[in-house]
Amino acid sequence: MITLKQLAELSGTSIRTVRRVLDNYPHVNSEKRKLILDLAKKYNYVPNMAARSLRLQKKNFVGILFSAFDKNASLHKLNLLNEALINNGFYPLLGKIAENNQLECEKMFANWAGIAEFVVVFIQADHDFTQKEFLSSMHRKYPLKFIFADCDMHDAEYIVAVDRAGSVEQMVHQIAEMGFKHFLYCGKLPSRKQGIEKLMHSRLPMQISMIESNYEFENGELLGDSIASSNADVVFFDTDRMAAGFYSYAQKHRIKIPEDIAVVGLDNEIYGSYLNPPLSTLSHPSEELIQRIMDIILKGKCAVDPLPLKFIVRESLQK
Amino acid sequence: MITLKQLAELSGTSIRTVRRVLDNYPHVNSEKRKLILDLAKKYNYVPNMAARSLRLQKKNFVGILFSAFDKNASLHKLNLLNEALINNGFYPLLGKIAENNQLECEKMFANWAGIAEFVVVFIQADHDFTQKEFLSSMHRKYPLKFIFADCDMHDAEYIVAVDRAGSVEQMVHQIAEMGFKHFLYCGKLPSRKQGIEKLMHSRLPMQISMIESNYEFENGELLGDSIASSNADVVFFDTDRMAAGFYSYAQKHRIKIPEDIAVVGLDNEIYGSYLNPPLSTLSHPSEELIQRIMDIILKGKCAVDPLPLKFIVRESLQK
DNA sequence: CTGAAAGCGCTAACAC
DNA sequence: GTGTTAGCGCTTTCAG
Repeated sequence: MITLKQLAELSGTSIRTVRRVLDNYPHVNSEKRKLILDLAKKYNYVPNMAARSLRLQKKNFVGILFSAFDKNASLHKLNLLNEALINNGFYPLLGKIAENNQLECEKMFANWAGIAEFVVVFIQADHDFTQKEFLSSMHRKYPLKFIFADCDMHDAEYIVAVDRAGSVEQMVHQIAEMGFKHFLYCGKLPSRKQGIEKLMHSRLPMQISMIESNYEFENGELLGDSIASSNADVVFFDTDRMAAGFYSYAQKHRIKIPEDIAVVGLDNEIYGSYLNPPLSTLSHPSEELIQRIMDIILKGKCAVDPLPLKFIVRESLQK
Repeated sequence: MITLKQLAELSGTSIRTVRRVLDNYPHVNSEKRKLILDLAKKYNYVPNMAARSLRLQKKNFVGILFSAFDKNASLHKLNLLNEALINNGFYPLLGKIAENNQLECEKMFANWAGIAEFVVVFIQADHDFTQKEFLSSMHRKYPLKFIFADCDMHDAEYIVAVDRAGSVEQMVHQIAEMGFKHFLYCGKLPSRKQGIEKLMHSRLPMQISMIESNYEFENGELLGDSIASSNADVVFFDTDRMAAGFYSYAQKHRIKIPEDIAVVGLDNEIYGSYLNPPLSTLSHPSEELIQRIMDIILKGKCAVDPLPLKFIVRESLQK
């Protein structure tokens, strides 16, 4: 690690001159310029980030908090955000939310303060309410701007919302138009359920039923009998992995998808397209989400209308 | 953002005293102590990371480079590493490998130099040879220590190796012991292939065949006919997603797994356990890998023996 | 064209 | 017990 000062000494000039050269300013004796450039290259001068940000009072880092790292969609968002940040000269700093240790979190935020201005929070809607409140309070305590991405928050300054309920509602309309007669919803997540409930008493030319259930793989499998005996011709699950569970049941019990019953999931997990037939799903608007996050970070502006999910129709949904 | 100096002024003492209090040192007038603590709390003093690391010449950051972010296993490793780093007082800094832009990479490394000592590189074995060479050269150019995790590198200082070939060989032995008679390998990745090739001329009581192929989902599906007519009673694929492709073929053609043919994949992707029957697989030794990385970072020591994959036998592999 | 120097916020050695 | 100060490496202002 060579410093500017050393470079100045080696070249027999001063720091000021070295800087002019490295900054590609004009008005430098060309011999000195060459000498300095050679030396910089030889000793591979790299500016010290810590000193630079101290001097410039600049916050180049962006914190990233994830709670559910296990889903394909989370990974995709992380990838996109990472790339966008780096392309714009920021350094993505990964954090973690310590489940039962708020002190640890606070320590992390304390350390981030001073180098980061923004913290992007990806916490699944429907989960972690206490953590969201905690984070919300951190916003007041530390000089950090929290951007809540798809978190179902209402009282924070920077929010990028995703309208799951509205998108689910929209999807049901589309399915009704396709000619299905009996729509079954399996799950319990409010973000989905609310969309269905809005339709329960509408005069859609399609019957709507619900089965309350958890949303894991096993639940989709366990619910098989109930679904089969429901007479529904299309079933929608809270998650793709729950839908995958039903696929497993269907295969064992020789239920044909979509002939006997059409299936739709949510999350657009990679394996959905590996299933037979490929699973239809509601996909996260990851690109748009990241775009909005970057708008906040770069321009401080924040669109208010929530983003819709994208309805991806594959072979599992055909009439 | 309040500073130590301001805190000293506000409390009518000096920096030195403020520090003693904040560091919980004894020998401070208890009235002053209380006053300072109150002020620190009121103005929410947090030390400035940039200043601290400049002063201490300390490198708290650890860079992380991923090339294949799309796999479940990568995500798991990232999660584990992230947690381990944070628990040990480091800040995980995400980077990206710009495909065709080494200049961009260099800029990133230049910026990392000064705040990071280590860079953990997760690049899939069998891929990205040019990038690996490039990274290897970066090691000499920038004052960064690259830890190559599961990268099939040989000439770097810090390597955490995973022995795919040996693990595949071992697995074939186990399968032979289970009583299978004809083992078929589908794929082309050298890390797997080499393990099989070692066995081709051994006197295992099991026939071994190979079909050269790419390792994506589609390939597993397209290879269905060849596999079905091969008379093999067990088939091993380069990747789980390729195995999933064969599952899709098998379902369409009423081939029963494992009765007609047993199946094994590699990667332990989450959806493997969602398949029907659950897919047997060779799993990445993620925990051990991260453990070794942390050993290098914390103690500078690096175990030399490569880590084996873990053979996970599920219902897709039964005699 | 080029040098000297202030100061970002922190730590730690040194003084009293 | 407590105050003063040097200096980490950088950027930038001010003089010449």
